[in-house]
Formats: sequence, structure tokens, C-alpha cells
Amino acid sequence: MAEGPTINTIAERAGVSIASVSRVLNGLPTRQETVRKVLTAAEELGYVRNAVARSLKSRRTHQVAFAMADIGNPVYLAMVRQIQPVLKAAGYRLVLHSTDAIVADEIDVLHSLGERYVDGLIMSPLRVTDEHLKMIATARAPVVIIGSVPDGTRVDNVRADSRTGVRLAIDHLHALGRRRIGFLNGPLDTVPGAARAAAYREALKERGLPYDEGIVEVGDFYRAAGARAARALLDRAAGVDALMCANDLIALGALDVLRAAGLRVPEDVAVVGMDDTDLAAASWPSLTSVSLGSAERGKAAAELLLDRLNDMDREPRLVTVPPVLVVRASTAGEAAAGPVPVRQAVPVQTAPQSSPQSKGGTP
Amino acid sequence: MAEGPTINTIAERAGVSIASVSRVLNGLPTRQETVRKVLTAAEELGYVRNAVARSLKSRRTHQVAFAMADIGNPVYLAMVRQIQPVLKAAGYRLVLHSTDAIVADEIDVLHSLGERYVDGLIMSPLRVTDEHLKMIATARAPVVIIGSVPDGTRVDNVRADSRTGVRLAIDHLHALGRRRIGFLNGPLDTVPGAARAAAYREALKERGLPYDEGIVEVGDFYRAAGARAARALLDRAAGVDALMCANDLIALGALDVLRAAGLRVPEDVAVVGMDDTDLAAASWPSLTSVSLGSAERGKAAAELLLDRLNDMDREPRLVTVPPVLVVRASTAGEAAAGPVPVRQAVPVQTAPQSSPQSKGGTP
DNA sequence: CCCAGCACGGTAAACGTTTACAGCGAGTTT
DNA sequence: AAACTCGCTGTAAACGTTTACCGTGCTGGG
Repeated sequence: MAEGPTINTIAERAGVSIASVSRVLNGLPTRQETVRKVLTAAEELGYVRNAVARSLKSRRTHQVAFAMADIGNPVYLAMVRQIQPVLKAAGYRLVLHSTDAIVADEIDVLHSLGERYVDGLIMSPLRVTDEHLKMIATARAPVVIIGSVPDGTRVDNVRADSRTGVRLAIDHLHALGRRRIGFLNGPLDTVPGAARAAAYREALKERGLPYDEGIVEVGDFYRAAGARAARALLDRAAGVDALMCANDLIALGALDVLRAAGLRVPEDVAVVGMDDTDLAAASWPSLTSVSLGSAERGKAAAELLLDRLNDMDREPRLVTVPPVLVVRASTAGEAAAGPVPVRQAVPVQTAPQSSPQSKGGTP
Repeated sequence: MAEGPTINTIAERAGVSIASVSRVLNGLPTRQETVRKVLTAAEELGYVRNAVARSLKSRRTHQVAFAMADIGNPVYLAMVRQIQPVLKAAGYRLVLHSTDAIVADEIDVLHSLGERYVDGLIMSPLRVTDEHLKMIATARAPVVIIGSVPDGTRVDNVRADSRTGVRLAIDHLHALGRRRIGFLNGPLDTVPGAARAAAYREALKERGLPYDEGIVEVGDFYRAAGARAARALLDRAAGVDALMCANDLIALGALDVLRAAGLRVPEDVAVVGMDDTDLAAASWPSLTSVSLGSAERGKAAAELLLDRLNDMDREPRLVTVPPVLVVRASTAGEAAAGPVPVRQAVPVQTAPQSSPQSKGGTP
């Protein structure tokens, strides 16, 4: 682990100045003879450019951070999988942060942008607090948020549309003749939890179905919580012919419980998950799930960030990725294991944000 | 995105020198009055230390890289999940590289260590070539390899024991009375593929079972490949009562095919996977799988690296993580869905490496 | 034959830190 | 009262690059 050569070492060996070395290494116009000498020397010494020194001078680290709640969650995983190659192709490295959805940790990440160890940040917070918004507004590096932020927030933003997603699922179940559609949700104080709760009521109403608190359960976004919720529902003998789950994990938990209770899926109870993670395809019966386009959202976020890095002054943009219902056996039975629906090419990139620039007042 | 304050800005405002500012910020002994002035100024300016400049001077980036074949693979995911918190607790950030198992890409990562953008690297290559070994030996930053390297390689190393793992599986199947145990493997030119092939033959021999090429298939480590292999086997009407799969994904593919063929699992054919990924628990019937301790390997690798960063001169170490058989429904039926076996606390950390230091010769 | 123009390359400053060293004033010792 | 110690602080160099600016020597036009 000897001290590596620097441009000084090269300059000495090649008998030129460090400025020439730098120029050759950066491909700036130089005499052939000099180029040759420098490259030979660099080659012989096994020189590699020091990224840190370079960053200090150029004010670019060629690194981008991605902060998510939990790497274990397949949703974020799908995002990382898309983000990574996009960034790599553009010459950026990916720094990973797992915040466990702890607000303080997320604020910390935002704060640490001041250290300038990355050129930008993609963040996917579960909850968006005022503190988040304040930090985002004053961040020292460009930020892209995956998830909904209040209208008018001046930040590049990628959203899923869980409202439409829930509606797709309910419509699907309704079309299959199901009328008692239970709902297993995640925490209501999370952005997705709240959105899905509202969407569920709305979708029922549209279809002329009554909203019945007796068949709604709120728990956590985990498999065990899903099982717990499903059991609570069954114990109450609430009688459902379908279960809408806010999450694939919740749905898997529900499947476990239904199976244990001797109920057939989908004959007795149809089940729909959300996020269309790998698990949905792996489970049996395979799980019908509403894809909220995790992969597409990741890709879009990476692209928004790259665009921003190339032009700091552009207007913030909003990308909304449309949901897609992926029908599998848990609603349609074994027969309908058709091909996975193809997602429409590019998600629509709607222009700037709505709302006034100035915070209060009515100018 | 205004230009942020530096220690110069603080020094000016506080009326002291930049040296004093630095000292205060680093907690070096300083007069109370000065401390107060500096901290006030820093606070008022919203100062944040520039990590790049700091790294340049201190030669420490507080970043560590993890290079794996594919983030999408649950095995690596399990590793990342463990590596991340360990590094974070020690004040390191995690930089992610996905190499798609392309040798050139992996060499590239090793080479780029010369850029000194990280303090160390954890790498999990699928194949280990001579070029890998050469680069590892001359790497400009400490490296930990997850996966087997030739004995005598002077590098911190974490290994799974797939040989024992395969034996556990075969023994289990044998104990259940299965005698025609097919084998669906991955590519033989990968380290795990080769190891598992050898282990399979060996384990059969130990149990006094004949090796029959007719019930062995080699494909890829993916679900579709597993399905293909299983179908080939069935088409050949080879007649098996169990399938040992080199991978959970292969096993899932096999389950699909068996189900489609109307064969009951485990009554007609028992199936064992390997890696014990999340998918194993999610599938139905749930999949008996040999855990090779991905999580433990990730953790161990992170710890080896941290130790090495604290003492560059220590001897390289080898950690071997013992496999654990996780019995689920695909072999034992619904009944045996017992609790997950508890992995023994700390994997044994055997001392240095075997083999001579000098490459050739017999001193 | 002189000088403008040009191609090339060297000198030095800058990026934002950390840190070795020296300076300085206030006690303390002789 | 000189010399010395001690606690604190400031000056400046260094980390390894990039780049503005200037100097040199050559070419060609008048």
C-alpha cells in the first residue's frame, strides 16, 4: 500500500511541469512529443487520478446519494436497481443511505449535503414534515424527492398515483362481482397510508358500495402486521369476499391467514396487493398487485437529478408515474396467469408546479 | 445554492485565525472565550465542514465501497442490509457498485481504488480470475472478499460453506426417505456452481446413493433457468422424488414446473433451495432452503474491513460462516412449519491463511 | 531584418482543510 | 530581574489537483 504517484511524480519523470501533465491527462491540446512522454511516465508509474483532490478543485464529486427508509424493502430495491445504471452511465457513483424512516436521520442526510460529498440527492421519505420542507428548500445540493410533497414546493418531484392505483384494484374486484371488499392499510400518518385510505373510500363510493369500518384494518406495512390485521378481520366474522391490501407484504400476511383459515383464494376471498414486488410473482397463489412503478419512479428520479445537475436554473419538474394493475391468480385464478401487462413507454412529464411562489398573501 | 461559508468566513466573523477555528471545530484544547466566539459564528453562518477538503488533507474519505454482481439478487441485498448499519455506526458511508458479474467491471472497481474515493472495498465476485488476484494483491486500499479465493491469497476473506450446505440438504432428503435426488445447478465456471456440483457428488456418495447424470441439469442462477432445467428433467421422465436446487430462484422455477405438471410438493417431489432468501418464506409451499448466511457474511465482511482500517498491518483473516438448513413445507409438508432454527451466535474466526508466502519454490 | 502572432509550456494561485512551528504574554523560578 | 515554563493563538505549508496568466521561441509577413 505504498504512497501512490501524483502528477508531480509524473512531471519529474517526464521532465515537464505538472501543468502539462494535467493538460495531457485531461486531453487539452498539447504537443505530440509531450503527450507521449507524459503518458509513458503515467503508464510506467501506474498512475491513477486522485478523485478527492480533483473534487476539491472542480467542486464536483461525481457522486449522488440515495436515501430511503429501508434497503430491505423491495420497493426501494427496485428503485436502486434503476437508479444505479442511470447514474453509472452518466459517470456518477451511488452512495446509499438507509434511514429507517426516522425523521431525524433524514434531516441529517439533508443537512450533510453541506459537506459536499455528493453532487445531489434522491430521497424517498415516508413522512414529509415541515422540517423536511425547510431543509429541502435550503439544501446545499440539488434534491429530488420520490413521494408526494405539498403543491408549490419548489423541488424536483416524482410521484406514484396510489389513488388511481386503488381505484384500478377496486374496479377490478368489482368487475369480478365482489361487493364486500375489505381493506388492510398501513399507518395513516404516512403519506402513502393516508392517500390509500382516502382513495379506498372514494373508489367504493364511485362504485356505489357502502363504506364499512368493520372491514377496514390499519396496521403496519409488514407481513406480520398484514397477518394480524387479516386475523382481526376474520375473527370479527365480518364476511368479506375480497381484500384490498395497501402493500404486497400485507397481502402476503393476509394470504397466510386465509390459507390457515381454510378459505380459498380467490374462490372465497380475492386478494390484491400493491407495489407489485418480486414477492407478488413468487407467492402462491401468485398475487394480483397494483404496480406503482417503483422501477419507473427510480429511473425518473435519476433522470431528473441528472438534468438538474446539468442545469441548475431550470424550473422544478413533477413526474407522475401511472399505476398498472397486474392480474394474477389471487383474483383471477390459475387460468388468468396471462402475460404481464406492458407499461406505457415514458411516463408523462408534466410541467412546473402549481401554486403561488410567495408563501402567504394573495398578490 | 449560494456558496457556503468556510472556516475563513468564520475566522473573519469571529476575529480569530483559521487555525483556531479548526481547533475548536475538532475539539482541541482552546480558551473558552475563543470556543464561544467560533461556535457562535459557525452557528450563525450555518457552517458545515467540507468533507472533500477534509479528506484531501487527512487521507481518509470515511467511505467504503461494496461491489456485487447484481443488487436485484436477494443474496447481495441481505449482505447490504447488514453491511450498511455496521459501517454507518463506525462513521462510514456506503458506495454501491453493481458489476453484473462482468470481470472487466470488477477489475475496474479494483483499479479505481487508486482514485482514493473510498477507504476500503468489500467485493463479492462470482468468478475469481488471476487478474482479480493480481489486482487484489496490488490494490491501493484494503479489500475484503466475500467468496472463496485460492488458499494462500493474502486478503481478508469471508466464505460460505456450500459443501456442508449441500450435504445438509442431501442428508435431510435422505432422512425423509428420498433416494432419487435430482440436482439443478448454476454455471459450472462460477465459484459456487463448481463447489456445489462437487459437494452434490460427494454427499450422494456418503449416503451410498449412485451419481446419475440423467437427473442433473446445469443452467443459470435464475428462476426461468430453473424452470427450464426442471422441465428438461421431467421431459426425460427421469423419475425423481426430490430436487436439490443450487439456488432459491432455481427452486422457485422448479416449483412452478412441478405444479404445472400436476406433481405434489413434497408428496411426489420434495424441493430444497439454497440461500434462504425472503422468497423462500414467501413461496407456497414455503421452500426448505439451506441458508448460507448471507446476512452473517455481510456483517463479518464489514467487521473485517473496519478492523483492517484500524490496523493496516494485521494478518489477513478468514471467516467461514456455517450453513443452516431451514426446513419448510417443500420437504416436510405443512405440518413442519416450525420456528426458524437459530443460527449459532458468532461464526468462528479461524486465524490467518494456510500455504506458503512465497509463490513458487520450496524454501 | 524586424516584429506581430502563435503554439506551447511553465509558474503560481486556488480549492478548504489540518497541523507543525513559532510567537507572545503571564506567571513561576532562581 | 533575567530566564524559563505554560497556555494559547497565529502563520504558513501541505494534501493533489486545475487553470489563469505569462514567457519563450518559432514562423511568416511587410
